[in-house]
Amino acid sequence: MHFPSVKEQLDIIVNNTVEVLSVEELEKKIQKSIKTGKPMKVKLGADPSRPDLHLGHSVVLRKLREFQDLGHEAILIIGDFTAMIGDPSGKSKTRPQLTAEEAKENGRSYFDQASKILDPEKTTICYNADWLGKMTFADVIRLSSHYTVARMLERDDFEKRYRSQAPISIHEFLYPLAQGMDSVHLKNDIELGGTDQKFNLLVGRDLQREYGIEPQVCITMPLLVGTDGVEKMSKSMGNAISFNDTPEDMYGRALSIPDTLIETWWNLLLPNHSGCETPLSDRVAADPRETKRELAREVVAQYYSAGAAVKAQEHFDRVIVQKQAPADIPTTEIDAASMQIVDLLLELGAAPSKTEARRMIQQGAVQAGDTKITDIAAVIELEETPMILRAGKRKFFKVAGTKKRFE
RNA sequence: GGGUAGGUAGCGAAGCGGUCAAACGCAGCAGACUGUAAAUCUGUCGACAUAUGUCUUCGGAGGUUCGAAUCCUCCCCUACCCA
Repeated sequence: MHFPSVKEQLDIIVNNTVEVLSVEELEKKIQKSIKTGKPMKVKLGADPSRPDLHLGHSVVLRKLREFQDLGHEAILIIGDFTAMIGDPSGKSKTRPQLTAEEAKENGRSYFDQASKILDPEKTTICYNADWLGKMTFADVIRLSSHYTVARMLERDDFEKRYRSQAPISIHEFLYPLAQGMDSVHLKNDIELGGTDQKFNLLVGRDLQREYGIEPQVCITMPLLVGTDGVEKMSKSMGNAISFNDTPEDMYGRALSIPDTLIETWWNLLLPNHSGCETPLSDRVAADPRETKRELAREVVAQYYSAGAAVKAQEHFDRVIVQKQAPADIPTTEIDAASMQIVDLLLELGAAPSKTEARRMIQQGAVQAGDTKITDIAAVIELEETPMILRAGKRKFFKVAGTKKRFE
């Protein structure tokens, strides 16, 4: 195995990180791997309970990919065991406990999604139930003896919750230890995580040392701020862009970020543009709109293709900016000569209930062809030629009577 | 084991015998505006029907009452405090 030089590797690895503990150790590990020809083992933990990856996850996955490209070994740990215990991250209510099968399946799905960024051929997946599940209670007790309550309470969210008299379950204390055991088991050289993982990563480092293993280098990546420009990106905050979002969705949501976020997003979400003529900050200052449009296109292109990105932009310009119907709407055929508008909206899935459908009509959101519908009792004639039905700004439908009725 | 505070619509949180389908905030939906699906403003926000109507909701089960989310009994659950 041939590796790039230490300097080259360091530059790439350190870029965009928040913290590397420590750079000196990292350098030594790189030197060693060059000398021995053995790749470094880089660990990234994955939460298997919610296999819906979004751009926030991509920041750290992208870093892992960089390691792969440098010739190192990427290990994805699916925390199926830890997931079976419950939720570590605090205040949210206890999640339904996963069965082993569900965890496996979620892990699979996580891997599939992560493969949009990682090189699947070069990624090792592990399930931590394989080793954590074998530990006896005595093992667990021995493990717990390595840590004290005071040290656990140093963790930011534990401390906050403790002070504000919010509950902390004992098993949550066990969580960082369990995650740390993964590092002991794998003997990995590096562990990656978001800044919120710092505590857990350090526990892994400490435990490795306790168990006589060369401690891992901890690398933390920034948490991506979501589309609202305030909170970190997360599904529950509704400020996320998922890998699985449609190109149109991705484009539109990316375009809605505040201008102040353009640069950060650009750096964290897109591959390094080498030899960029104008500095990004200048471009943002000069033309924020166009720069953001380009960012949005590039993001879509990452997960789909350049072609899809262009189409998404066209769709956006047409539907959102010019408020016109999109180019291609699938036609729904209905087997009736006419239908009450309320029933039709329900049938099409434009409204979740009749009350809601009426509300939309009363608020002037519904338009059939070129006519705005204002009467909640209106009856729509279903012709052979499809008619465009609009419910709100972005929901468009094409309806027609069933073909055979006109034969 | 003892004490205290609670369990209300998707979430948070008022209400504490009728005027409660239930204040308010967030999310959602719609409209206006905008370079933007952001921000802001306005409206809406259980379901069914639409003329002032009906039905199902306030942890669970009973009970008091013409009438309960609101009072009583028992039960379940949650949190914190003291041991």
